[in-house]
Amino acid sequence: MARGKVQMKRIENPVHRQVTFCKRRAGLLKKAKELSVLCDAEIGLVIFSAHGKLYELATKGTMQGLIEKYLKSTNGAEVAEEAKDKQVLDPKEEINMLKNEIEALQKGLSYIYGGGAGTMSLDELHSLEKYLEIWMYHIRSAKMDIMFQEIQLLKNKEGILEAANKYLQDKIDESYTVTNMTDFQCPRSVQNEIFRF
Amino acid sequence: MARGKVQMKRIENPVHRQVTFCKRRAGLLKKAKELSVLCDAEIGLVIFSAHGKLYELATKGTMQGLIEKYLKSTNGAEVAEEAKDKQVLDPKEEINMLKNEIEALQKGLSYIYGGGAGTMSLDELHSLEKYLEIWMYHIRSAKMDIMFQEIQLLKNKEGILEAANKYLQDKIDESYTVTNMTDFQCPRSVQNEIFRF
DNA sequence: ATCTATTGATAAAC
DNA sequence: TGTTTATCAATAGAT
Repeated sequence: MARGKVQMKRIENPVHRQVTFCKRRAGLLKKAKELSVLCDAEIGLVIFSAHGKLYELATKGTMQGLIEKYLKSTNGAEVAEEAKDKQVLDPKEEINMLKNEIEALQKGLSYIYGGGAGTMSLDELHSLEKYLEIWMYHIRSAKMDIMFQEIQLLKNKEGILEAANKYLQDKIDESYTVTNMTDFQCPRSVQNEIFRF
Repeated sequence: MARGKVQMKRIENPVHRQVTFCKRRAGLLKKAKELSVLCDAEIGLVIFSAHGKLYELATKGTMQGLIEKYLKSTNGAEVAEEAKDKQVLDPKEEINMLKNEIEALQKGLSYIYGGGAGTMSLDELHSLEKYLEIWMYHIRSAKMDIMFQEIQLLKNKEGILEAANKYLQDKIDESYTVTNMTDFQCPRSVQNEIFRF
C-alpha cells in the first residue's frame, strides 16, 4: 500500500515476505475482530504461515465450537433431519422447563404459606403437608426420570460415536497395513491423542 | 474510516449494521486472500452473520482439509487439558448419589409425618414446613446444577466425537479416492447408518 | 449500487 | 520486532 503499489503475487524476497506477513496478519486479525464486534458476527480465522505455524482467532466461543457449527451448517440437511426425528427435545430446553416448573412450585408454596398460614387449622396444615409431600414426590420423580433419560441418551450416543470412531480407526489401520501410501499416514500416536478421552 | 471515526462496538442501527457487514465482510475476505497470495500462507475464514448465514474462504485446498490440519495442529494439547481440568465424577455415580439423597429425604419426611404428627404443635409444624421448603430448595439447586453440568459435559464430548468422526470419515474418503482397493470399501451408505442418529 | 471525504493500513526505511 | 512516514486502500455516510 504505502510507498508504492503492491503487486498481488507472492513476495519473492523472504525478508520482505516475512515482514509483510507479520503486518498483514495483525491487520487481518484486527479486521476480523472489528467485523465481529461491529456487526455481531461469529468469525473463525486460521492462518498457517508458509512454515506451518498456526495463528488463530475465534470470536464468540472456541474454535472447536465454531468448527462444529461449520460442520453442521455444511452438512446441514442431515443434521436438521436428525434433530427432527428425535422425539427428544433439546436437553437445555428440558432443563429450563424443569427449572421453571420448580420455580412455580416454590412460588406456590410461598403464596400458600406466606399468605394464609395464620388462619389455617392444624388439620388444614396437616393435609397441606401431605399434599406437599406427594407433590414433591411426583415432581422429583418426573424430573429425575427425564434428566436421567436425557443423560442415558447422551451416554448412549457417546458410546455409539466411540464405537464408530473405533470402527473408522480400524479401517484406517487396516488400509495402512496393506498399503504403502505415504500420502495416507495417519500415525497411531496422533490418532490416539485425538480420540482417547 | 471514512466520513467520521467509527466506535468499536456493535452498530445498533440494523440498516447500518447490515451495510457495514457486507462491506467489511468483502474487505476481510479480500485481505485474507491477499495475505495468502503475498505471503504464501494457508488461510481459512468462516463468518457467521448475526442471522446465522455462513460465508467462508479457504485458500489452498478446501475448508475440510484446513480443519483437518487445524485439528492435527491443536488436538494433542487441548483434549488432554480438557480431560484433566474437568474434576467431574462419573455421571452414573453422581446420579446415584442424587437418588439416594432424595430417598433419604423421602424417608425422613415419612418418619416425621407418619410418626409423630399428631403430637406436634402448630408452631412445630410451621417451622417444619419452612425447613422443608428450604431443604427442597437447596436440594433442587444442587441437583439441577450437577445434572445440568453433566449434560453439558456430555454434549461437549459428543461434539468432539462428532468432529473426530467427520475427520476419520474424510480420511477414509480420501484414501478411497486415491486407491482401488476393493478390500477397503467402507461404502458411504453403511457409514451413514453408523453415524446418523 | 455508486460516489467521495476521510480514516485506516501498510511498504519502505530506520 | 517497534517506530515513522509517505502513500495506497478501505470504507462511512450520502446519494
